[in-house]
Amino acid sequence: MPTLSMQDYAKALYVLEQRQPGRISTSALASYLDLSPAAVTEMLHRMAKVQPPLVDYRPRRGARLTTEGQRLALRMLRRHRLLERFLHDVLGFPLEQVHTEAERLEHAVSDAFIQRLAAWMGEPKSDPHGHPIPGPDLQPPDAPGRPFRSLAPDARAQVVQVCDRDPEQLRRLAALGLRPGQRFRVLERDPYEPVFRIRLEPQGTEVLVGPRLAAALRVEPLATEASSS
Amino acid sequence: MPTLSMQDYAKALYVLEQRQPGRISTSALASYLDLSPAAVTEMLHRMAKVQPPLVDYRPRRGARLTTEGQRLALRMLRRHRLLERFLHDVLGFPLEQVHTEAERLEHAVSDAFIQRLAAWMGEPKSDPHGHPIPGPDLQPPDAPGRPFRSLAPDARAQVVQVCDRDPEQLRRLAALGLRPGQRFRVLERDPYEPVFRIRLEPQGTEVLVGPRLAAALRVEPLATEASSS
DNA sequence: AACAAAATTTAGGCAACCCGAAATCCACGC
DNA sequence: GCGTGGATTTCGGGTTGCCTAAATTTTGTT
Repeated sequence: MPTLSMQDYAKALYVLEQRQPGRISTSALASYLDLSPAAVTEMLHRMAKVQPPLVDYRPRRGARLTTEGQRLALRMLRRHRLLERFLHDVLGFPLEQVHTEAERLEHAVSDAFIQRLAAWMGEPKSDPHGHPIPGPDLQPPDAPGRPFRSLAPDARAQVVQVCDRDPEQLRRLAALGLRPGQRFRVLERDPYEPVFRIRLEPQGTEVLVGPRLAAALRVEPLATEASSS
Repeated sequence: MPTLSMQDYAKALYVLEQRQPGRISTSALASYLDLSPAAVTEMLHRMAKVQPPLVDYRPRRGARLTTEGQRLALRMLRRHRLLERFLHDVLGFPLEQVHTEAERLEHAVSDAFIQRLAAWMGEPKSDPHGHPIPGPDLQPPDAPGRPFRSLAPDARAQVVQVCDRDPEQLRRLAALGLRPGQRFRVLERDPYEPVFRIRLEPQGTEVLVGPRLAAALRVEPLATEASSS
């Protein structure tokens, strides 16, 4: 509901570029952020015009983060994930609520706040959804696995990351018993838009599974911390 | 630096009305918030027009909070002071920095956040400056003492509240050894704009002392937790 | 009571962000 | 090689908050 800032756009560009490397189109960003393409075009112009520029924007051929823009995105991602960790672990917010709360907070906290909070919490390395938290140096964290690997029925899998942008879905997933770290065997699925990352048991590969997963994917929970293979 | 909202105006009106009961003039609010009178006039109009109205505004004769406006102010004050407590006690922010940080955070946190934070911290009753924290019911906290009592030289006093709006001054005061709870004997002062509340030792009365205090007031630190009388 | 000074409000502008509609551009099919 | 549909950008508007300058009311004199 609050109006979005350059930071939000940078974060979105970073996430989208992770999914699908290369330039991000105006419409892709617009639909991800749920804004009109016109609004995105304008903002991209602004982001290309500030000093230092945050994006390399070429009209009609999309945008891509500059090094500076990437640092900004990673700074916001670090804030977001650290805050989620705090909200969940310390204040006890349920998993479906931490994203929305962190989304508002990440714009209000200072670097000093984040530095102190991280130290106080013992420098956590991942958020409660399983996403890695960028370090203070703002280096891109290891991308654990590539998106869009195939997830065949009957494969065994473990949830590595859960997308935190859709509370409704998080609730449905929780109802299915899907939590980070949880292992599964895949029974059936509809390969569509990626939403969360799953590690396949035998090969150790990872995949992203789509938003319609709750409806399309059938899994069989296995023991959580079972031995390997 | 960020633009102010109705919440900020409500908080300011509440604080000013505490100091000096009655309608608050446009210029008093403008100088307190460091804005042009024109900006204040506009916002007062908006606050009188929303449903339910937050202020009772009569052109050219100032404004006063409605019950609804007062509740808003107290909600923000509760957030602010609770956050200051957290920043200081948990994250270890120095006293001079907590105000600025809380000022930004108080707009980003939800009621659920505040409810959980307060519970987690054990429902603290005052902020690190000594201001009382309004309860979840948002009843006006006891106003401890009336402003503008006279503070005669040679009186013994104890700092009850320290104004948190001026970091520079907080630093100077800290240098003088002035902290909440600290007792003093007053040696000399210039009675001017109130800044912090001091409890006089023999009478138990309280006064507010002005921003130029560091330059004008001379006090003699006494034992902090000495016996009564 | 009449005025000038002080306080306040109105008017005109600016900066961020957003939207819908109209104008453009590009690329693919024929 | 030429349409044409889909993506993108441009244009005209709208909102919130703030500012300066000008207009207006109130206040405090004398």
